[in-house]
Amino acid sequence: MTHPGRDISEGGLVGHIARIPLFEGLPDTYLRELAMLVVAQDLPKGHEIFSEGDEGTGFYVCLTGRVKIYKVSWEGKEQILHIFGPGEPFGEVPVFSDQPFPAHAQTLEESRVLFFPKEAFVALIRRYPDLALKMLAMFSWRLRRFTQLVEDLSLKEVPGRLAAYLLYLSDRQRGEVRLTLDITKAQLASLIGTIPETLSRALGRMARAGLIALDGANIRILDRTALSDVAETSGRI
Amino acid sequence: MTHPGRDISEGGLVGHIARIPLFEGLPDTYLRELAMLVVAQDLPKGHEIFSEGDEGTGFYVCLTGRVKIYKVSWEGKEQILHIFGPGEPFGEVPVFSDQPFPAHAQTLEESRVLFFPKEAFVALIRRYPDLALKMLAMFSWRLRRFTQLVEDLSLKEVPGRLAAYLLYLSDRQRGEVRLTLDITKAQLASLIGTIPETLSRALGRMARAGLIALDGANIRILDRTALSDVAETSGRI
DNA sequence: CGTCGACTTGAGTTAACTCAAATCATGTGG
DNA sequence: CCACATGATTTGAGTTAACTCAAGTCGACG
Repeated sequence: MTHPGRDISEGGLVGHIARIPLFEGLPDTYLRELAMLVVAQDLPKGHEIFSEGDEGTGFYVCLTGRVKIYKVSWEGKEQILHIFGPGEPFGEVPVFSDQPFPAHAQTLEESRVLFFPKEAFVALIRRYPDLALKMLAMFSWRLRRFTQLVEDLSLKEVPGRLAAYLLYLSDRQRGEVRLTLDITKAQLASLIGTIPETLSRALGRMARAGLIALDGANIRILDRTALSDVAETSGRI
Repeated sequence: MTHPGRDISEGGLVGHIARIPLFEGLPDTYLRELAMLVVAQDLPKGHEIFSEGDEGTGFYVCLTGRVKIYKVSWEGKEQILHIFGPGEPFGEVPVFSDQPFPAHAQTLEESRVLFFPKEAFVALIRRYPDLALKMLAMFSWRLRRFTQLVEDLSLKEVPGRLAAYLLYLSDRQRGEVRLTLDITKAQLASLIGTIPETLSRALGRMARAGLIALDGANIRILDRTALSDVAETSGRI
């Protein structure tokens, strides 16, 4: 866990912190208190923020850019657990469990992150239980997400996971059928638990079957119903 | 989410609650308060406590017996996420997220569980932040466990997951090399994300390779080093 | 002793992997 | 503006771990 980025000035920090969903509604006093103990860092693309096994002395919030949380196998294969963007916290697990980070975190692009030291944050939670409830809601969301990931990996085949991801993307973009991948296909492969070759073939089969139209990073959903079927039944394309 | 079991009397309930790790150290006042709003249930083996998609009006704590949390695929294949025993809470995710249960819960044997209604529990947390911190620690532990499960499913092969499970069992029994499975092999298969046939063959190969000795539900670890290798490198047996 | 569930074993199939190579996209220096 | 380097993606061919289906075998219990 190195800190190579230049620390940024404190000006406007309170404003940034106030806009983080986790801290929404937090009284000004607490926000200013947080601003005093926070460390901001500007990090280049590909920077390893922490590694699995590192001691967790605090957690992070992404302000700009994107960060992936991932595991690596002995042979070097990678499984992405999450991709976090602006406003999302990460690396909170060690804050509450006195154990090292369970996975790696690395920037996907040039990013600005805030670091919150563990002890100060726990102390704040004790004085402001609503913050604890927000954190619990956050954790609940993560557990739900992992439940989904385990189901996908264990009970669905690659086309099913892919269809589920495309529908998720579409939902996130208010039901839009024209999707633009905001990650590379290699990253998408790692996110749904496969490799680029297999992903490429699965996309190809879906396109040939008329479920989607492909154009580089742009994907158009042509048959949402059929796509839902694939997602839920793991059915052959 | 039905309540077929006879509710048990309140006598000794406070004592039972006090012995639940989640509530350790909680002042007597709060314990008695909890005892007033809790519902105890005796459930037969194989009883479905809640199903995926059910509204979560509260969470549970296992007092006796065992409970599995699991997902089912469209074709009926099952993936066990957790097996909880005495003192362990489950079904807490909806308490903090206003969404339905993300998975199913079913008793593996005759069990007694306590049910804690959501609102009252959240109210208690607000008044007693240490409880929030305990719940956060619980959630951290769960997230860590899921991280491990995802890694196993995505990055390891069946022999690797099996070896990891055997070593985990051994650790849990203070490093003992003589293990006794406390679940059926079908359940173990579901827990490590495979099917009984594949598990059986994997165990057979490990035994033939001299890593373990098999005798029904009793397994003796003969070569811990080799077993660790298999667990970490997913290496061929 | 028969039956049931748990477990094992055998044979065949397949989704997804590995390895290798071709293609495409983009950006850089000349 | 071109030629090439680099990384991303696709395609092809072969291999394999793990699955399905089917048929035992084993062990406990009424």
